Amino acid sequence: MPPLRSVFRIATWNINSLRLRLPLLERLRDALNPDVICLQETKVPDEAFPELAPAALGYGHYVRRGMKSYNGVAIFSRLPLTLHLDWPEWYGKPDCRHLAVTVATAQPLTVHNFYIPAGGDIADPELNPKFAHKLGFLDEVTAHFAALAPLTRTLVVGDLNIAPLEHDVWSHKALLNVVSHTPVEVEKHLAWQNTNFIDAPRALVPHDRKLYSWWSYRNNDWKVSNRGRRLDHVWATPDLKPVAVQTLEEARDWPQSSDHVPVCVEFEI
DNA sequence: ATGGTCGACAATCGA
Repeated sequence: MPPLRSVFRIATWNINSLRLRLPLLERLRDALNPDVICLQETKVPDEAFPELAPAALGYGHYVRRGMKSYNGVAIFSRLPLTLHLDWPEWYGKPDCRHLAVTVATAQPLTVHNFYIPAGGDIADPELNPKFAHKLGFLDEVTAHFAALAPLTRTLVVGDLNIAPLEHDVWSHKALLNVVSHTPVEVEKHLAWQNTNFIDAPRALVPHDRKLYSWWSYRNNDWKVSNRGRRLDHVWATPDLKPVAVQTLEEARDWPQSSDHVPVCVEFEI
């Protein structure tokens, strides 16, 4: 008898205001049919969270962690979730940038949903405290994951705000000193990834093919200029096999779209 | 080289 395999689909999306874009989650569900949806930049404090929305979409289980105006993460799931309470406040800030859960698949999975600090405009931690925050956050997370390595049956997803590979940006040369693609960020990003994770979309899409998940609002026509970056990621430990990836580019043209589009990966677990 | 547009929330701040 071959081993029993089941399929699990996970989507990550920086929704840039959950309350404003709640109707778009229905489109996401219909287009991608994920078992779990990880959201970033929900921008809703917990006391104002739309508590009925996840079940109305078909996701009977959820966790959320939000604050006023900024940041905020949430996980919607068709399967029961157990929230992990043993993770620190990264960089000493109660910033609502991380949730970790166990998903009650036949063999349980761990899912981490991260919203990494964007890092401001100046790629110098001495001059720019936001960049120092980003680098420090990455160092702390990496040390934590390294201490637990090698993890198994674990996914790390979210808006990591770094485009690590040459073809994760529209111009490697033009963006070398632009926050999100600088060598120091890429090095830290890969050091974290190398604590035992596979970059799942890139396991399925050749490295010389452009792959983006974000297009700035500041371009007249995102599709024509196509100055994208791959900031949104799905990592998996090697015991979870990615079999399909979908970047929902059409979502960038949805009414009142986010500047990020959903990324969905199907795994054999 | 610069400025361009969003969202939250009520003047800017963060992206």
